[in-house]
Amino acid sequence: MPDNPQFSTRQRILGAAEELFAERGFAAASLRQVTAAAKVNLAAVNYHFGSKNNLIEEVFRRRLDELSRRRLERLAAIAKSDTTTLESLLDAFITPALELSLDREGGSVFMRVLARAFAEHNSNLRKFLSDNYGYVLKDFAVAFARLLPQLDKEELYWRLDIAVGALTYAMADFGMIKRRSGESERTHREQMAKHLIHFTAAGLRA
Amino acid sequence: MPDNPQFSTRQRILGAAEELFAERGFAAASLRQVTAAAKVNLAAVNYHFGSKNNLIEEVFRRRLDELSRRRLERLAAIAKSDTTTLESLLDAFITPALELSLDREGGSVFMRVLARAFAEHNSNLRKFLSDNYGYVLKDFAVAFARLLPQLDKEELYWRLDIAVGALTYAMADFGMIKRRSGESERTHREQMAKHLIHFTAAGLRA
DNA sequence: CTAGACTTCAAACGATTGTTTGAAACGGAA
DNA sequence: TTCCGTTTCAAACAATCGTTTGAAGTCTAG
Repeated sequence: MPDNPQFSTRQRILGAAEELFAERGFAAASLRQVTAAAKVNLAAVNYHFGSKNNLIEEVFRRRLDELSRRRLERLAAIAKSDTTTLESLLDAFITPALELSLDREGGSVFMRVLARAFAEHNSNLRKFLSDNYGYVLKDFAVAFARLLPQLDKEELYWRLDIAVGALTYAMADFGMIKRRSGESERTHREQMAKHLIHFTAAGLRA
Repeated sequence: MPDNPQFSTRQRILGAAEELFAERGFAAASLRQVTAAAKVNLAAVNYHFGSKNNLIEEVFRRRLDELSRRRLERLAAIAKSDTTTLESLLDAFITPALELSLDREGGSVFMRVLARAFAEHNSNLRKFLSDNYGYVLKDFAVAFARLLPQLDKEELYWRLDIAVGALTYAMADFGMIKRRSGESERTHREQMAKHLIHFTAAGLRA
């Protein structure tokens, strides 16, 4: 896809950068590798994005704007109901990421890029993510708090922190479980999401 | 510590490399930065370790040899008993890592380096870790299987995979929870281990 | 004291990094 | 067609990368 001439230079660069960032990390993926994969001139990155750092942020923005919107959309749809369960809340958080990872146009690697952002201690990147998308986690935390009134604030935050870790790690496919040969990518990821919700709900409730 | 002249050149390089790998990643931490932090000549790395890749592997070997030994030691101590609980198994896995992270001599950053190894898709590094330390996870998996007979093999692997993810993420301190101002590093990490065991045990049992 | 192995050092190697430049090519409006 | 803003291009910038070299320094065994 990143080298498909029917897409614009901007889009091809974003696609190639996303794949190489997932594969090699932000520092190790060079602009020459990115532009070569995108079949685009080296200078195009600085022309369209200004710098490598801006390109990195734009790779996040392209996916996270819609991902956050869909998550909050689902959250709003269930939060008003008084029959909301922990599982439905976790589903509202996970399913949009699952759909993104099943997107044909390269969404499958973005979750790996996102997980790298946690591994990077890069404070600029963390601040960028927190400033622009931190409110999503905040809104979910409020909804979780309503469903877990027996937990005091500190206890709740510990558990949500651990839950986010499990989700991040699993959605990035860092684990050891490989997709079985007869199994499609879709059913593999759906299985993972199912186990993830079951496991995390139990951990939050315990 | 890494620049303390009472330690050997080898040890100072390993200490400085560990810190910089945790902070910036394997690719972004240059040998010039490492040797400068260790107050050692640039050529000392290639003299003592041969190459940057060998240095990376040696950073892991220095910590993982003893960490694996301690984990299996605790596993052996409880596995024979027939009153073994999920919590005690998780404790056997987590406590040695906790002790390492509280080590005065820089062990606290190693867990971050270890988590980076998961984020890196580097197949050489993953193979090195799997070949040399994979048996530890295998032994623990057998012990978990005995305690969770109601789970079939596939179900068990999914849950262990998710559990390892939660442990890796939390021990690397990737989460958003910051140590409270009045709290020591030790009690903060002990709190984290306690919550981690509680959460994960519930997820495995659910 | 000397011989010889071990360790450290400054300097340089070619390769690669992100970024900048100015000209060439492009494409719709007048 | 002529014009002009937008985009692409090859080439070069200084800086930094991992690695190698050969000499200088250090230390212990004989």
